[in-house]
Amino acid sequence: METIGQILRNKRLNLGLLLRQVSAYVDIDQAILSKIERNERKPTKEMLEKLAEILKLDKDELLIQFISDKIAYEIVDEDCASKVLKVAEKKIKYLKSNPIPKLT
Amino acid sequence: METIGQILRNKRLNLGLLLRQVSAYVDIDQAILSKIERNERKPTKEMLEKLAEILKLDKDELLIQFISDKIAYEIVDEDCASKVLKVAEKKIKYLKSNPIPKLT
DNA sequence: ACTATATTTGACACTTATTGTCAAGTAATA
DNA sequence: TATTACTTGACAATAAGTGTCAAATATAGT
Repeated sequence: METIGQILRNKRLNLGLLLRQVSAYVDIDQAILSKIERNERKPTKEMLEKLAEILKLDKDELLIQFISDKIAYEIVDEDCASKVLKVAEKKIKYLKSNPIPKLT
Repeated sequence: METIGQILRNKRLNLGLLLRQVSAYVDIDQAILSKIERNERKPTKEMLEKLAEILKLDKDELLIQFISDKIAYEIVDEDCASKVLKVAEKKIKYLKSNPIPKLT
């Protein structure tokens, strides 16, 4: 089970690429990429797309890993975490088939 | 399928309580409570606990509704939403049984 | 319509988070 | 020691979230 950062770093190293090279392609400071790979910062969706391109990763799969990472860390400390996910799933199904009430 | 705001408003009305009364008990401006009930603002956990008390709602259940609401709205627009939840569940199980890598 | 009460709305100042940039730092290697 | 790769932390700029308040709007009773 890898974090998004681990996935990115492992793939980058396997391809023999440098932080400098990847960050240039993604058009961000290499300090930011370094932090992303160590899970100190979260990439934006735009960054993820570019990263998927240069690292030859599946874009959708990467996005899924990213969002699920975020959610996992968000609720891992709740002892009702798995119940939360079940309810969330129901709510999503409901929202997808109904007009969406606004939530800020 | 109710949002957290709908749950709170319905229960308040059923109990015949006014915004003013509930917000006083929770110790927040009634404007905030009004917005919470219409899903314009999110309550804090402290607010939720107080709300559960005065509205005679189950505290844990309310928390579950709250967090799942948040997650549902967070990913409802992703077309990979249900896959995300599945992966998130696996990650949580993993995180709960392992030392937790840091993520900001 | 008038009054009183309940709720909603928006502007505002304030705090807190998140962001990108940069320079100086460490680490490893030749 | 010189070079390259990476990390760290401080900084300013921006965005996001928060509580407060007063004015606007609704709702109901007389």
